[in-house]
Amino acid sequence: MSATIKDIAKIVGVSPSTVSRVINGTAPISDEVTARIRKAMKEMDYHPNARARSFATGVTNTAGLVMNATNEATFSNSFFNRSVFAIEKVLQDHAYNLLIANDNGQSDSQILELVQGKKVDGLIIPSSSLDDRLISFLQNAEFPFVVMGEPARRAEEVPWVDVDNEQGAVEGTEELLRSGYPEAVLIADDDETVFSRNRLRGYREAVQLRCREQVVMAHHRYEDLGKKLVKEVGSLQNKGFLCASNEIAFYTRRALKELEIQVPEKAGIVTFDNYPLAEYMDPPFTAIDVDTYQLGEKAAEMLMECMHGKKIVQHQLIRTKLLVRASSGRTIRRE
Amino acid sequence: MSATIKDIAKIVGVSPSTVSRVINGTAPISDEVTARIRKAMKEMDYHPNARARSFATGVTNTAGLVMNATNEATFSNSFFNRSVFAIEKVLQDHAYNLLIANDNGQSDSQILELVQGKKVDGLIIPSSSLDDRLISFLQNAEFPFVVMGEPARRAEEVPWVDVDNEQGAVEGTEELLRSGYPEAVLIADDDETVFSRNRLRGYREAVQLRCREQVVMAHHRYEDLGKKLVKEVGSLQNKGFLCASNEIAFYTRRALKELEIQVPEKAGIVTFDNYPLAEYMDPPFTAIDVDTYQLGEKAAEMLMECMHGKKIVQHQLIRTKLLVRASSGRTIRRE
DNA sequence: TCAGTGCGTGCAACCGTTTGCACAGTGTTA
DNA sequence: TAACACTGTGCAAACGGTTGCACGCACTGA
Repeated sequence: MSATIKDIAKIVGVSPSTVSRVINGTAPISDEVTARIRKAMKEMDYHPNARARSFATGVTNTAGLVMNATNEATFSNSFFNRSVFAIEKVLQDHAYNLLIANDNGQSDSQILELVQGKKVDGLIIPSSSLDDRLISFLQNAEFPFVVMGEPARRAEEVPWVDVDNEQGAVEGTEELLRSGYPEAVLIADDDETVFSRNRLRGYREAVQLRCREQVVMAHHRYEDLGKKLVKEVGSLQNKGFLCASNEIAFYTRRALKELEIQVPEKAGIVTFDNYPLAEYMDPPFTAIDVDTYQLGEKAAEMLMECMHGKKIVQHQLIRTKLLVRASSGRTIRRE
Repeated sequence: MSATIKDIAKIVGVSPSTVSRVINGTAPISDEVTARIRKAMKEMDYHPNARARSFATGVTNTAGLVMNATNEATFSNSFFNRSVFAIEKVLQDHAYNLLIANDNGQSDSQILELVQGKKVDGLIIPSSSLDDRLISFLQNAEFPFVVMGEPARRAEEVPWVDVDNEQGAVEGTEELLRSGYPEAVLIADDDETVFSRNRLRGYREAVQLRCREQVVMAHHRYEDLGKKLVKEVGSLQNKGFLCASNEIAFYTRRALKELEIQVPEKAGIVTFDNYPLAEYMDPPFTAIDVDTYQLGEKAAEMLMECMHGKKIVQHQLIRTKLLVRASSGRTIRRE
């Protein structure tokens, strides 16, 4: 068995409470006693028992991150990766641990269990795992939580961080227009999500008055995207394509190749997200990159505030960053 | 305050221990009493307090996964992603939670703290975070742990799971030779890791007697990889290149393009790992894919066994899967 | 009929730490 | 010099479960 606070107390000849106070600095203890306790702790290789401590204090110093298993995208892109890393970092800086929970889609049983069982002090929840019931439950329990991604409903009521998809779309579109393509076309999957809506909004905003608005919905069916494009927008020449995903960008690029329309000379491509190999495509894709590290960081920082009693419901947008590569033409024309 | 076991006991008119036994099924309780307790629990919205429980039982029902922050590769590829998902799934099936710890490189302080503070009952550790001190510590404390990736040292002593890099290299090389390229060349970063060594071994094994052995070390400097290749292997025509990473594969492909050597007609490429866009390269890369889901799954299952007292030190290799695409030629020549 | 066995339940200790309250001693201030 | 504040420490309760032991009762087999 490992040493307990009582063992230390006995050795040093003080009461357990004194040892506790030395450990936590919760009361002034004479230097002499402090030193003796410290020494004994070292000698006996004492380490506070986190289990007992959370039991006594009523907090676990652990925050939960729910990940959305059903959402395959969570894994395929690096979103989760770097966010997790950032969250862990922030929590660690505050002496908190990170617990991963899974929203299995069935019900929020695991999430609820964590909260009700008091295994975590706070929660970071992807907006896709959020429903009215969960919001109500958490609000009712006054349980600290932060949402990643702008929620579809009741967004004003809850704290969240999200990528500034609107700004990203604006910048992407402007990059295309600025590069000299007379028209910009948005190609997206019509999945009713808030971020899709925001991207659409950004595109519209940027395109306003400068060229007509053309939106093609891919509906996750990419194989015949080329045909669909031709059918809906006519000639693909002299168009700039704002693609909602790397995959869409790739299929768009392939369609252009088949039509022998050169990129970036005759058509441009800007894509959302920046997969590892996006810069190695031919030509390399100009990408609207999301700093997922920052996203996680902000979420965690916000949660820390919530857990420390601040009640302000705030919202934060992370700016995207346009990585200009060859596919949008500007770098070429510059020469 | 939420209801406690004592509240339930009082309401029903039994002792707290009876309630506890109903919850845990640790002793036979009459159907009638059980029913009344169940009802009361429901009515009072009782949920066992995990903090109190772990304090009493001495276990947390939580396992830790240490991630290696310093290792950027952990994030760029999907390794971490799917593994985490799998681990969480297995743990959840056993009513365990997953806690993420970070090996910040400085010292294993956080890891040690988790173990010494008894915040977790077991640990999954990437081999890159493993050193002799940590092994000794864990073994000494008889603390359950499983290593992800074959450890560089003392591999026989500890339980681990790893990708069968050797088998992957064999299959990749054979694919190239079978496809008709007279010679297979391995291009790798010389980073002294176990997995590099295993890949090299696999390559050698496959090449044996069939063609001469040619290994080019890129040393993480890819820009002049083309020149280096020409210098070290001479003509790049009629060669099959086994690339240790997607990035190497990309630069190899570029070098071939500049030399106007057609892929797959005049040279072939097989790459380790399968980044999201690997299949969209031109031509699509034949890849040695790793089932990281399975990797995590096995690790978690192994850990569960360890935590349940089994002491067998075992090692498991996950088979890689060759995804044949155009870059290795076979699909082309088939027509 | 009696010892033995199993079922159903309660008692009370225990897990390791924190913390409100009390109190003695030592300054400090008016 | 009395009243007060502050420092340094101990006592004991509390946090919410779990569990070994004991016990009463009903049944079984000899």
